[in-house]
Amino acid sequence: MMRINRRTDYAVRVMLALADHPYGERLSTRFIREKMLVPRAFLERIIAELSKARLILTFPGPNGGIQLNARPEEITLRNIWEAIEGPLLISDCLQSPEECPLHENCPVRDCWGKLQKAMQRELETVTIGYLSHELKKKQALHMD
Amino acid sequence: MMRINRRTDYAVRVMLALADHPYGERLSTRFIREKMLVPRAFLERIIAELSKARLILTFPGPNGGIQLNARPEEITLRNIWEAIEGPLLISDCLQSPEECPLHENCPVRDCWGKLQKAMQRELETVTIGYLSHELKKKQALHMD
DNA sequence: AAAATGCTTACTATTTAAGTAAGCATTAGT
DNA sequence: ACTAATGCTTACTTAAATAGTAAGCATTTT
Repeated sequence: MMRINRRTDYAVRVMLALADHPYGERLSTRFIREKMLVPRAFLERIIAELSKARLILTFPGPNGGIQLNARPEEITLRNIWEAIEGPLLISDCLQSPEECPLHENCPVRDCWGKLQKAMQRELETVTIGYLSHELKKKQALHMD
Repeated sequence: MMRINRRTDYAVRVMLALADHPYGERLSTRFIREKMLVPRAFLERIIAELSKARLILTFPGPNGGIQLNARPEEITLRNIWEAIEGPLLISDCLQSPEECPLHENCPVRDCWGKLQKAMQRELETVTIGYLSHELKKKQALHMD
């Protein structure tokens, strides 16, 4: 039914949790998984993938933890998405048209190509900094 | 990995096959499934769903078949999508925020909400008429 | 009555996603 | 050096969604 991958969802939660604290601050994954309700073993793998993609820095040992490797305004949803699932590809047809059984005149390629482009554009436009900022505005409203 | 549902993909193929012929013309599902490479039993169910959604008219018996129930320019990808899978919903969070374990301050809702809106906008904008027209332009180019 | 079509239901197989368990690797503090 | 706190890795299990198959029913034209 075309749902968001839960791992990607969790990855965004992690990045937003980091962005919610002063830049450069280090959080433990334990803190994050309790706050964001993510099962341990699952989260650890996500952390590892974010780290491989150089979106975060990780430090083992006591006082270890993770921190952002770039300012939140510089990290897009596309960066996170690709760190977890690789490039967005909503139909095989779009990657290798030559393998499409309907060949170069596949009537559907245009259709999904347009949708994918719209999605890509959105993922590139939205940054963690923006989302974090919006979230803080909302939280301020609910204070009263 | 967030792929397009194959049934929706097939449904678009059906609608495009119909739009490729003069408006009002009736095609047999047999013709369509041979042209578009869709397994029979699978296609028949898709046809039935398109019919329930009133996007096509169906006629049994010899000289039966299916035809569009509206001009191609009036049929959007959203119409087809919803006929097959129901409303676009890329995360449960967006439908029922109250059930979200992170409640009203779910940091991820904005994120996927924006993406979903971008997708919805695209699906509403693109019509079968447009796609069919684009396809014919391409086919004309390949003639030489 | 027969043949050509669309329609329905029940089932099976395959793939993907989600989650669990157990233990390893690195580092700070003592 | 030892211990404890952290991140990391691998292998496995379970559950759900997707894709496809089979068999036969229902409706209409000839």
